[in-house]
Amino acid sequence: MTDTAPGATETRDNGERDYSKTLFLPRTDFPMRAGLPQREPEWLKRWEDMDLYKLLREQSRDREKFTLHDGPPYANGNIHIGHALNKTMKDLVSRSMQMLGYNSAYVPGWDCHGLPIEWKIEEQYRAKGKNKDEVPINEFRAECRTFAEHWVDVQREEFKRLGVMGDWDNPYLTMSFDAEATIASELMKVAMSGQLYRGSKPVMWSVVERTALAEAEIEYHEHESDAIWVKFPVASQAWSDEAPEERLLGASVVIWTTTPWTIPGNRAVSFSSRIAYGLYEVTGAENDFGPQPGEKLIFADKLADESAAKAKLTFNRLGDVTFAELSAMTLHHPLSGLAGGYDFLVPLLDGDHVTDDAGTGFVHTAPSHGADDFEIWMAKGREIAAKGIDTTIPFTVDDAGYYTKDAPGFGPDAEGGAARVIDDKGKKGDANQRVITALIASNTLFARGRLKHQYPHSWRSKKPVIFRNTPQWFVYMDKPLGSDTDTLRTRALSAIDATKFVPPAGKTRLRSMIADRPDWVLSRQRAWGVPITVFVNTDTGEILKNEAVNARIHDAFLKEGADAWYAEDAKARFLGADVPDHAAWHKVTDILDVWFDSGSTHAFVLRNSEKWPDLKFPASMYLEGSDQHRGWFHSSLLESCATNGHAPYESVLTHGFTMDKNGFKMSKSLGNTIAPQDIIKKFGADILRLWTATIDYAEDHRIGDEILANTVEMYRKMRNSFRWLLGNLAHYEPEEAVAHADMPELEQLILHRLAVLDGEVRAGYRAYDYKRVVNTIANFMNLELSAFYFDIRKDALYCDPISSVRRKAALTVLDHLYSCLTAWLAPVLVFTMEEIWLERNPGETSSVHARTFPELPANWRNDALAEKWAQIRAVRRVVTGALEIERRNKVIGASLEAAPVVEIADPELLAALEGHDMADICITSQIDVRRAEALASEGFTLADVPGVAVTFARAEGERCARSWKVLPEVGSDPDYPDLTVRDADAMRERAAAGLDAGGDA
RNA sequence: GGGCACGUAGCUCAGGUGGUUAGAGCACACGCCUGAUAAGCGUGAGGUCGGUAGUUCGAGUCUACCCGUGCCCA
Repeated sequence: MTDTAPGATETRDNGERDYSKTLFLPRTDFPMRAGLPQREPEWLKRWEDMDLYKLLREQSRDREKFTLHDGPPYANGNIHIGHALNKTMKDLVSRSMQMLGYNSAYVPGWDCHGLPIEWKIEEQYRAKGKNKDEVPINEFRAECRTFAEHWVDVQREEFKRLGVMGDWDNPYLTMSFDAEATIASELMKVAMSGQLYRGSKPVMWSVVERTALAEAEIEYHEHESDAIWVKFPVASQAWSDEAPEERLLGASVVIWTTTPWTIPGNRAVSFSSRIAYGLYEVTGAENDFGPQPGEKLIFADKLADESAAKAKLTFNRLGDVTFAELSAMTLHHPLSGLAGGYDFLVPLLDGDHVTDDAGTGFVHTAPSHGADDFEIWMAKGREIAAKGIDTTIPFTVDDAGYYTKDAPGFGPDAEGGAARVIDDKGKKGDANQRVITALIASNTLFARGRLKHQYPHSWRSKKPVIFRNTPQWFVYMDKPLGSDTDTLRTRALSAIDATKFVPPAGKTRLRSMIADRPDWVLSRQRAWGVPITVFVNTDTGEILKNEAVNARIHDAFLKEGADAWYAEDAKARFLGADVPDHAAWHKVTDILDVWFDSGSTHAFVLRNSEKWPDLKFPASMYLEGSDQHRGWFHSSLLESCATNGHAPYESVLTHGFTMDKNGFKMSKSLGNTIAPQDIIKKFGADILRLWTATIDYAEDHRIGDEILANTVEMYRKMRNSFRWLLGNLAHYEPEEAVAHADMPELEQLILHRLAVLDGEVRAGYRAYDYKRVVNTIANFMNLELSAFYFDIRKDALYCDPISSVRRKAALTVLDHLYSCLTAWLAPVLVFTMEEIWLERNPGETSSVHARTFPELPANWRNDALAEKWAQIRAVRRVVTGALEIERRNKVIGASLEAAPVVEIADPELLAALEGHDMADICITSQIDVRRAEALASEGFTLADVPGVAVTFARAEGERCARSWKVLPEVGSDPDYPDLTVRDADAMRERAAAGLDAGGDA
């Protein structure tokens, strides 16, 4: 075969000459496979080298600030999937707000004080046989500090690896000196304003860790308790005219408890006016110990039978015991007379917390050992005192779990020494047994047993805790501050109303917690934290309020950290000459609840404009998991309301928790945990980020192999579309750009779609609705670009002559697509978009992340055009459907083999097609669109596209060796007998441009 | 036990104020292309919307209860 056509160098197997080298085929080195796990660290290094974060700050310093304030993770251990989700979410918010045009600085932080770290150091001590109490406290604190520093470094690297951008070189730490100084000052502000008080309260106490625990530090686990039923004999004394009736004398009220060791602390028995009580006489006893026939006992009627069964008794009901009788009654303590103690009267108190669901209908009340007990005792204080009963709450158990002298018969003076409730290992001591023995001896034990139930345990040691009366520091929730209606609680509630919650349910949740919560217990009897920097008068208990002293404390902490409080000369140094009588003041050694630390971050981060000038107070947003309604959202709100009178945030965003693939919570014991490190190693951080952006974070959500595979697939599709974009744009010269008005309608349609998407993407990012953003973009790329626009325009892009406006217009559109899509996806696929951006925009300081979302010309939006093209696409669907049948029947393979006849009955539809090359749009070689009054009955139709019928016909003519179109005109050009007219022109232009010189023509 | 949520195809998500045959993408099956090629295109099957009972002419969308899951609390 003679080769007259320049440029066509090879011959194909089918005899056609190979023109592929004369086409503008996609040309790129951008790899189809991303290799993210290997390559991501390179981009991280690049950003670090160019100091991208600082670059952004400088570039956006004049913009409006958007401050997402980081809630500090605890500096202890590697990050898990929850951390990864949380930090990635924050990064999505921060980056998208930056690209929306704000100065969105992000300063990460860490929570460094607290029990878990202290616990780790103690564990190390124990392993070495070292005793914590023998180590100077500041030495111990230094070890805690070093430990926290280590994990800050570890987590910092793990967070950076996720692609999270922030001020990593300059994060905040709750243990930095300036933080410790500010936290102490915040506490002193609270003290100075009269909101701090010292109270005595039963708190959850861990004997093992020797500390009071907050509710947040308590877990409930199955525990077997000793249950006892105890008789309280009716006392003969009465304080009113309504003396007990004769029939009640000698009777006993029976209580039930699962904590026998609290009996020495008993001071009352609670009952309820809503419950019916009766007097019962024992008629038969199976055992020869315990209650015997003739004994009279009082029970809630509903629970009498059940209780009788416990003691293996039979009862006879003698009659009602009325509310008036019970109210007028006093009881003897069951251990009355033991070791000369317990000779006080025990009142009966009407309490709401009493039910007849379980027990006896009477509730043992030990004000030093239970919240309800404490509250009713306090509430009825006046009534109790009026009966001549001492209202003092005893301290019956010390911090090591031993009874004190307030528990006669069991304290240090008792035979065999003090009994113990719980030992150092968290095991049950001898207290219960000794109390039970004493009850038996005094014939006041009704029955005993064991009970398995949920019991509070320490979150760290997993050992049971006890309720124990201790002196603690509190913040008032309801004390009027200024006006009667201005309390910390009312301030916090109105601050919640002024805050935007995403999703809105968060508002209800936080509100109900604030509305119900008791006073805030601030004190911990531990070492690793910020001390409660107050002095208390040894006589009056009043708190020293001296600004000069406070200032000295603040300054010292700033220079030396909170260790200064524990230095030997601290008291003299801080009181100084401003306080004359140093001996009259006691230096408090308790430390602050860590929630106060993290609740104060707004004070030492957002208001530290010297260190972080790009942040603002209050923050634009706090963003954490939904558990933080009880945690950081809560403590920050209270702390700021106490010191500033308003919330530290304008909005609060919460996310749910990550479950396993079946929707169950992840736990090490179930073995269903998924580590973010593993996902990164296997797929890359961009996949983890894409997963984060596609889930409905407001709810709990799942992760697993199949879900990640879906994410990977989504990524792959988008990546390949970008690859094709890049390949085509290799042939684009910006100076060839075609103006919007000069573009074909198809190009204008795509620009219209970009304009619409621009609105959706911005709205989605503003609403923090990332799944909407990503799904919208991915659908656009798959359905409108890959399957429609790209498919149609391949012919023009590959084959059209150099001069073709159609081709240049398409390239211009590809350039716009590239510009928009890389920006829109940059907050999510931080690595991949940078990779794609650098392909065309290399440079030392070039980064897609330094961009803002492109501003698109308003005239791109053209709804009328879109409507028209919806009709065109409907016709296209009918054509595609018709071809599919022929393809099934093996009549054709490629659609270019077809030349269908399209009959249109609807004149409006026909008008829509006017002026468009439907063959191009349908990717056929030829097409015959014609008006038809009645549609051919054998034509292919679609039910939802009325008035259109398509009849298949094979394309007539030869196949063009260059464009593969089948047209009758092929062969008409003497120079290029194997090409269409368009392709022959293209070849001539190439020859004129000297493009194909060097071919073997 | 209490408070707050959630439960739409195997998976991830759409489905304003209740209204015709519940929508996408991925996965799956089948087919086409071989000039996006460890890619691209098309077709198909697959959900009675956790369950039950109500309100209504009509409920995925409202009410009650139940089941399941989660967070917080006790």
